[in-house]
Amino acid sequence: MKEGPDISQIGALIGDPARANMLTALMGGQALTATELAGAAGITLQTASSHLSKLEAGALIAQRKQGRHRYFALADDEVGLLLENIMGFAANRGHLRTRPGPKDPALRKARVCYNHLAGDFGVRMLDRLVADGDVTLDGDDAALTQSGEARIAAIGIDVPALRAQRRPVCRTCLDWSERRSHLAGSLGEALLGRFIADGWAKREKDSRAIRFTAEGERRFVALFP
Amino acid sequence: MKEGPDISQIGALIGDPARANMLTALMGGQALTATELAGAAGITLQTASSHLSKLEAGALIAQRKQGRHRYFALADDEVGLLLENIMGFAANRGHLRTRPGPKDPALRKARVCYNHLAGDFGVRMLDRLVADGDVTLDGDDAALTQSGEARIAAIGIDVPALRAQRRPVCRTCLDWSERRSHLAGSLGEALLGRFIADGWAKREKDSRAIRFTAEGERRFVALFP
DNA sequence: TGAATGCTTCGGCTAACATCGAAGTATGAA
DNA sequence: TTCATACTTCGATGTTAGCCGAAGCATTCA
Repeated sequence: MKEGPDISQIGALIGDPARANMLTALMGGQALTATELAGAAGITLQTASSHLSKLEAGALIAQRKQGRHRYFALADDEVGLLLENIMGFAANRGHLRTRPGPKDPALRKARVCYNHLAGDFGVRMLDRLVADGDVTLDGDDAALTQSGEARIAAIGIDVPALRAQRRPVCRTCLDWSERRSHLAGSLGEALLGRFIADGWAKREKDSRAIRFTAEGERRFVALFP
Repeated sequence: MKEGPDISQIGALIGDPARANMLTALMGGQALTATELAGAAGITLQTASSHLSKLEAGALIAQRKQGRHRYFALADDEVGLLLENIMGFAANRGHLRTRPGPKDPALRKARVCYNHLAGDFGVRMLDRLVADGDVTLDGDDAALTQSGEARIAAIGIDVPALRAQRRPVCRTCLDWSERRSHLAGSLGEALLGRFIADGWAKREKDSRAIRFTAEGERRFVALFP
């Protein structure tokens, strides 16, 4: 027995409620301070500090010192994908939180998934790109076609610059609310950044929800009908 | 905060080493008895019984009574996909077991992933099917084309019977050793069953490894060059 | 019916760990 | 320099939960 990689370490890291809450908070994509994360998890600063060092030792999160603050964020895209995946599984099993809360519909419509767009809007965007032959899928990998590159460039995104990064440009990420894939990778991040920079959408405070303005939603739907 | 599904319960279930070992053993796809699982995890029967009831309460496994035995198996395909996914993540992070063990190369070449073929052989099979236009990918879903249906039928698999089941016929599953997708779903299960039934390959005892006979490997490569 | 096998339940022990108060370190501001 | 803020480390506490021995069911076989 004892074959393959050891999953129990990762399970144990995610298995503590306080740590799970911190990770969920970090799925918002913003780097947060230890104090903020302690608040999110409902624990004191000392306890949070202990948890954070464990998560860091497990390479699930990374910290960046900046002045007297220390900002914590998910270590990389892979962690976000994994967490979204587990959330999808948990949602199917009915392992939902006791009360769905009023924000739930908004989360299902559009939310940030670590650094890219998820929810109904995210899924529909990828569907449209694939249907139009702008993105091709290959398992969990994805690729931008020539026509796709033109389309993305027209939105105002510097595709060559994305390609120059070491990260994959396109990836798929399983959406827990839609149970279908949406677009991740540096392109997914760039697109969400564009929508927000252009004022089409705004992030809700203390939430993963993304609220599109009426005008922004109109434009988004025009782009990805 | 406290948004979305609760991942900590699932993390906690997987987070205990004894339970993780049992789940890994069940990834072999065979239903095992409590005694066998206790052996796999290196614990006594009583302790195993306690763990098993927790896993069952969490809907990760299901049991089937048969005479005086109780057979435990993963609850469904979804669980297998999730575990393989976490294994892939763990492998990337270097959360490997202390010693890779001698079986590791065999596992990377061909192994059973709950009920379908994984490893180099599994990945190459799906690659070939996609390249030939027999399977189309759409995120984590996949579909068999007309030409694909003919090809599969020629191998001796009753595709309409697969379609009649409620389960998805094609799914992709992320391979932890190859970091690419292989074919899951009822078709993936049927294909592996065919290979074994035709004597092309045999399951190794007490392992997830699959050993192809020389003749079987020749035929497999001829089918999926 | 009695014996054997397979598994669960109970009870108590132990180790691990999450938690927080208090003290310590580091950075920045006054 | 002094104070304040941000965070970590230490120490003590309490709860949890894994673990196993022993006893209790349930099923099968003789």
